[in-house]
Amino acid sequence: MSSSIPLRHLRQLSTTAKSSITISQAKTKLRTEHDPDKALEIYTSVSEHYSSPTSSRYAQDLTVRRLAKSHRFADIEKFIESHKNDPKITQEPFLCTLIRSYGRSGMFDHAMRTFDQMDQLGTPRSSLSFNALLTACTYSKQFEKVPQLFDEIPNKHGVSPDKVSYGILIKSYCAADKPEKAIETLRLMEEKGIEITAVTFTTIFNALYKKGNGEEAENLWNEMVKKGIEVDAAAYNVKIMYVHGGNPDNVKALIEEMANAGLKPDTISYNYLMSCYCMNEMKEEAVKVYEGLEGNACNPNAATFRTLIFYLCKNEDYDKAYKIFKRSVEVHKIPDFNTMRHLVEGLVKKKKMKEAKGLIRTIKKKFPPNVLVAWKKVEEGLGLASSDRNASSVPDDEEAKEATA
DNA sequence: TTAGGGTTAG
Repeated sequence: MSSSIPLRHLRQLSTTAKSSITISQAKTKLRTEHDPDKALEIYTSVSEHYSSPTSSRYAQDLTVRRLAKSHRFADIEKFIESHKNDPKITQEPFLCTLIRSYGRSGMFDHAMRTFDQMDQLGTPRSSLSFNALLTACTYSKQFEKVPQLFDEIPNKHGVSPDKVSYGILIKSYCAADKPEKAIETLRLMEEKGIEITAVTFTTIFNALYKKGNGEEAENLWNEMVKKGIEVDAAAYNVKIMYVHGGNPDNVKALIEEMANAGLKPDTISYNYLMSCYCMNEMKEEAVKVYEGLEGNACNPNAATFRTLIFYLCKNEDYDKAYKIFKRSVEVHKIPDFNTMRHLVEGLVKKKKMKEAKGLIRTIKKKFPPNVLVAWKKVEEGLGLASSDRNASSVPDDEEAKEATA
């Protein structure tokens, strides 16, 4: 019977068994894997089963970020360059991800070189790769170079800037704290008849609000509405962001305005409302927002849990905080180190030892090893340190800060 | 499906 299975099939099976993780499993693993070597391993175990471009790009991006965090630039280069041997390199979107990855690592020179290599690689150029190059430039925080590229590249390579190219240019001006140049660019787009979307406007609102120029931001908002541009949740969230430090009624009013305009407030909108209640010592209302998320077709994100648990701890409502913490574990969104420290210290203070120990057990499973060194100190301070010896190095506060899951 | 908002600092 078994002889009916051809050998090559068996071989295939064994190969699959060795690298049998799906792209979505890889994504989940990569999110919590901070060791760059292991991240690389996860990535390669799946890259053969290239499925959706979006997923692959995301996995590649995470891998590069892990390497970049460890300053392993030679490895990043090796990793990205190896993709140039892939037959898909002649597809512009594939090459664009490489350009952006270099940008993310702060390796703009390599991004530029990859863009220049396109003729040699046989990849056609359009505004897509031009935009990838501009993005790499902003990722590398070389904002002043974006206008320069904007002047040089289109003529040199026969690509024409589109609404996205202009969007990146505007973003660069905003990032360089020059909103007036951003508005100038907006006017240029009008002259040239390039579509201006809510995205473009939102970039500028944000910059204006940040500069304390709320009035001009409001004027621009009205201009956008008058133009009949479809406003979306992200645009509203910028507005909400700049009022959420004050009276919760203002946030509520904006959320209502969104709903009336046929827009669905999202998790970010509700997070602002919840934070605003927290800051105004309105605990019940804050919890109500959290509990109402699902009914509003929203899922709590890491920030939701972090903010709410922190404020509940501040109010010494450790029972509620612990309950919500358990939910955050279920959905793999455990808050950061400091929030967890407040919670465990509070639980011990209230003699909730069972809960404190439960929390510690979970943390040990979920936090990356480098953070566990600092966590050990917390346990010791509480007299809860377990017997295993682990004081191998000095706790690093910077590492602890990055313990967000 | 490449540009925008949130990952506050408590």
